[in-house]
Amino acid sequence: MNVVHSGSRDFPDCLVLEMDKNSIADIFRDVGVLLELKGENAFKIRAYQSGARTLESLEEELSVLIAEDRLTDVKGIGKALADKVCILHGEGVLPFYEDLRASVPDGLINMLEIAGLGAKKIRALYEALGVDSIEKLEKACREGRVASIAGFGAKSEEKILIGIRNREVYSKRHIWWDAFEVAQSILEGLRKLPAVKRAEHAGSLRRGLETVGDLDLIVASADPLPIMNWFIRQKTVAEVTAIGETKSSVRLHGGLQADLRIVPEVQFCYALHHFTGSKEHNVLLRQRALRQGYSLSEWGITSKSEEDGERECGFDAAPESEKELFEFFGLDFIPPELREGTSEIEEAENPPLPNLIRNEDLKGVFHNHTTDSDGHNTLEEMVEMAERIGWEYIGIADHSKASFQANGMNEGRLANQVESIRELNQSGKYRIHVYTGVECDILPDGELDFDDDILEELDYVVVSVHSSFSQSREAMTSRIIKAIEHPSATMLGHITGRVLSRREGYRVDQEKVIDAAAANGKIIELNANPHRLDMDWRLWRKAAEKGVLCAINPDAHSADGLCYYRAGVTAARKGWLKADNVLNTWTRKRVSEYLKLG
DNA sequence: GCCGTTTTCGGCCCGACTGTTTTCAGTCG
Repeated sequence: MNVVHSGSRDFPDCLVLEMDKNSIADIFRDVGVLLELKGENAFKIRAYQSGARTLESLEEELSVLIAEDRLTDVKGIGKALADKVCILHGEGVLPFYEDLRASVPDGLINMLEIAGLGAKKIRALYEALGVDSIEKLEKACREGRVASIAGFGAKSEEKILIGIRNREVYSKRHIWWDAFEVAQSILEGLRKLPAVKRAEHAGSLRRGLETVGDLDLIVASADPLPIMNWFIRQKTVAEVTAIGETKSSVRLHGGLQADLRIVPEVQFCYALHHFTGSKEHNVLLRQRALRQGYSLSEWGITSKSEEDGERECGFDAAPESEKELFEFFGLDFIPPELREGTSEIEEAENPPLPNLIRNEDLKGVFHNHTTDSDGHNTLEEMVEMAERIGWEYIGIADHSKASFQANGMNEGRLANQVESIRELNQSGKYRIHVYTGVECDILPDGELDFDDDILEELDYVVVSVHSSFSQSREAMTSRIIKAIEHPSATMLGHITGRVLSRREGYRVDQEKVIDAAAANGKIIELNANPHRLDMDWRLWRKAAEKGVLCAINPDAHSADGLCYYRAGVTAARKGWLKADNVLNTWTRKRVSEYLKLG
């Protein structure tokens, strides 16, 4: 859990900072967890959890909503939550939250990381044995004291000890790219089994979330047993955690959990939709179904009208696809990437939804490295791979000299590289065109790492931050905006510098940077390295509406790394982007015109 | 704590699986 400390703890009184919506959302999540541990009403807990999500996906500026007293107009924010948002936003500290935190030992919160332990069991352990830390829990299990509590037994102790041993690797989220590869390999195996009619992955992986907690696999079959047996015997399975007639769960080597659900073919679409989620999307669709007189579940649709009683209804035959399912409720097909419970259902009422960008729309990429800086493959090897992928063009943007740690190029080496690229283009050896670029460091004061006359010689310039990550939010924001305003800057690389599950991004006001990019007609990169996916998908829709153009860039440091563009396309789809919003779906002719190349 | 075409109270998604129990509570998704 992400325990947030309010402003008063981290800063002296004179420096209390205005709290942004994401920090407030984190606090609401904590409140949810703490209330759970105190045994509060489950719906109250849900209200805080959904309040957190609502805040994060606010379309309007939080400060505007507060100033105009319109917070309670937002669905999911009532008076109680609105009051707490106002206090946190203005004062950075919330006595209600501080008191709640003080009333629950920190150790109980950590115990939630143990698989199979939820709030109720943790409370029971605390009340019966005074266990308030993982260390004490482990000791109690080893001494056989846990089995003596009502509702616990010998197996509980064993499972808790396993959970404690594995909690780090089990609680870790996995990069989408890695999870996708694992899922594809299992799906391929499943689809070869004679008993399998259909097989798909679902969950956050199918929705294209940047990280994935576990794999959800949905299979249609009338004969589950041989499929379950095949599944739990895979070499990648480290442990079988549940096995039943319709559902089995395994823990794979590496810590990823995989759940397999087997349903009759007539229920496949319902199950696929249900387990794709998100939970919030499902709640909204079910509410819509109820308003139309139906009840929707993973098993099907039933009529709720009194004269009908409760009976199966809806389709004469089982729906073949999710498209039919959405159509039944008067909606356009909602691609999985959009199912985050924001506004996709309202928008699907008035078809069509935007025609989202696809992998095959890309005609090239711009931010790639070669052995001239810190790449693993030569210029020609990169170009060969790009040609094999089928693109029309590729841009090379190696590091500039300030990125010493990445073997950044000085003026002379850059000039040599440009010369090599021009010769390669002229040689006719490859069908694909190579654009000359650079990933030019944004120095701590916002100046660029090369002089104007050097940059003007290039086809395009990616500007990125690679140093002084600890600058204040204000300093970093003006630093990046200054770089964007530079006449030679074409696009901004990785806007926050985040590395998923490893490093937070540097502090920067992304909204202001987006506005600056829009005002100056500059591109923002969607860095498609699966560990980055930066700028985040949550910001793209609004950025595109403001007229900001996107470039999906693999930031490839090897020829294979070019394939990361797929992760970028998935993130772009989550950001509601269409092909035309993305520079590198344009033809070479249109790109060259945009870059004002003769 | 939120919400309202059943609107200020009463409902809020619900089923599979496990372990401990002898009919069910807790966890998970």
